[in-house]
Amino acid sequence: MVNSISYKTIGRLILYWRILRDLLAQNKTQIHSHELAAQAKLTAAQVRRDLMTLGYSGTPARGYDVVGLKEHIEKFIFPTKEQRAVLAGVGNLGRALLKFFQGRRPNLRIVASLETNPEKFGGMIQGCPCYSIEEATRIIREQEITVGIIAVPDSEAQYVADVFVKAGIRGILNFARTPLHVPSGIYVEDVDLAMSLDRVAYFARQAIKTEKSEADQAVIKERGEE
Amino acid sequence: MVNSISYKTIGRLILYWRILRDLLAQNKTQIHSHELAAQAKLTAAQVRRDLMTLGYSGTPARGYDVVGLKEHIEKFIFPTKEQRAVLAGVGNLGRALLKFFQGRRPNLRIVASLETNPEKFGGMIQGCPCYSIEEATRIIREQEITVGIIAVPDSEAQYVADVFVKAGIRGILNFARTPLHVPSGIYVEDVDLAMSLDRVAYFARQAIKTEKSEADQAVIKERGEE
DNA sequence: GCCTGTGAAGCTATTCACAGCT
DNA sequence: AGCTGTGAATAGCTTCACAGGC
Repeated sequence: MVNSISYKTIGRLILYWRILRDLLAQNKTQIHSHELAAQAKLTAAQVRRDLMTLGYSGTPARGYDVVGLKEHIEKFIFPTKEQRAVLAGVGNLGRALLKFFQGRRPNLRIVASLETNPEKFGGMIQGCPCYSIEEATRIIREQEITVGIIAVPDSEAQYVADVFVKAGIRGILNFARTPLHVPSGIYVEDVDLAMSLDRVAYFARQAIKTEKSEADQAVIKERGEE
Repeated sequence: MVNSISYKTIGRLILYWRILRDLLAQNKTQIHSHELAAQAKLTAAQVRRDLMTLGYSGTPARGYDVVGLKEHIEKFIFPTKEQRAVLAGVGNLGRALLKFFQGRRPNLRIVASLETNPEKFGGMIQGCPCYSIEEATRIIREQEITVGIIAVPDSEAQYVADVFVKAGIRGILNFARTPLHVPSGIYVEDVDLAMSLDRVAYFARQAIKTEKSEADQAVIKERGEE
């Protein structure tokens, strides 16, 4: 079908999917691009362009079919067979992630967590078994895990990434503030919380300045997305 | 000085700053664009362009002065006087954030947290006092808080945002998966953890497909950034 | 009349490539 | 020789604007 969809488009498709899921719960069956756009806080043109990229068509009279579009998006962006993830680091952040994700996607599940703290080995956290990092390679291979989440202290992040890559992981969600070194072909998405806060603080100050300097209708909004 | 720096550039400047801070700890006093680029995983041209945007100059012979550049960046991106933040929602994620941020920036501090759970009121979490959400407006006004962090359940996010905006907050870091409705002029940065994981899963599958289809030298890497 | 699908235009961001410096 | 600073070129993304359909 479509060969490659960009990072940004994927993000928006996930957003559309959520909106469609909620619309479906309200028994809405048809939707126009401008309605979807309003809910997603985007422009109608953007929505139509994304759906075009996806290869899904609506009709001028009735817009898009909610069920059909939702399924079409699912086929594209969600795994068709079970895809497994592993979490390294079960501190506050790691636990928050487990709580957040578990059971949310039918075909995407965090099946194991890893720790260096022996007190945590063997336990279950949010329904997810906790192992020693030493066992990482075996677990990843045995369970054919393709996604790794790094929520360990910065100093250990590169080590964990190396283990992950060697064991066969193809995508990494990295919460450490270390630019990871991985071979090309491995996808890395960094979520840098400290940077986000610094940035919000920066733009909050700009907003104040702009306001003071004049009634400039500064449309300060949101990330570029990023 | 410079009028407006983009979202992406701000992110990179924060990254440069961290690298410079670490270099300084190693007593390095000069650095070339390609060295900074290597550490930040960017191109040398990108680094030079960013520093040009910033208005900082190096010399062809010796590159950039580590101390001077670090201070120059600080003047731009960090608050000159204390800037305060408030956190709504002290679940696992909220606690992770507090642990993460507290004491990391001299002029940026989370001075209060808010909860709806009465058991948590009055307590201190990571050195940060916890209040009822009812007191939000008073606290934000009294302490002149300009940054708000939303780490509450999705269903409460818009309510919290409204309270924040009315009380005078200018920038919001939003962890809820709800596109927030705020007046223009208020900066919102969304951190959507579920979306990040879905996206990593997607690109991990692509990486596998690409590899299987042929030895295409796919350079799958990192976010655009959002 | 209001919608979708889409070529073309417009923007923004990144990279190239080279003049000028030391 | 190897670097910086930067105009120009390129790539990537979003919006415009309108033909065609109901």
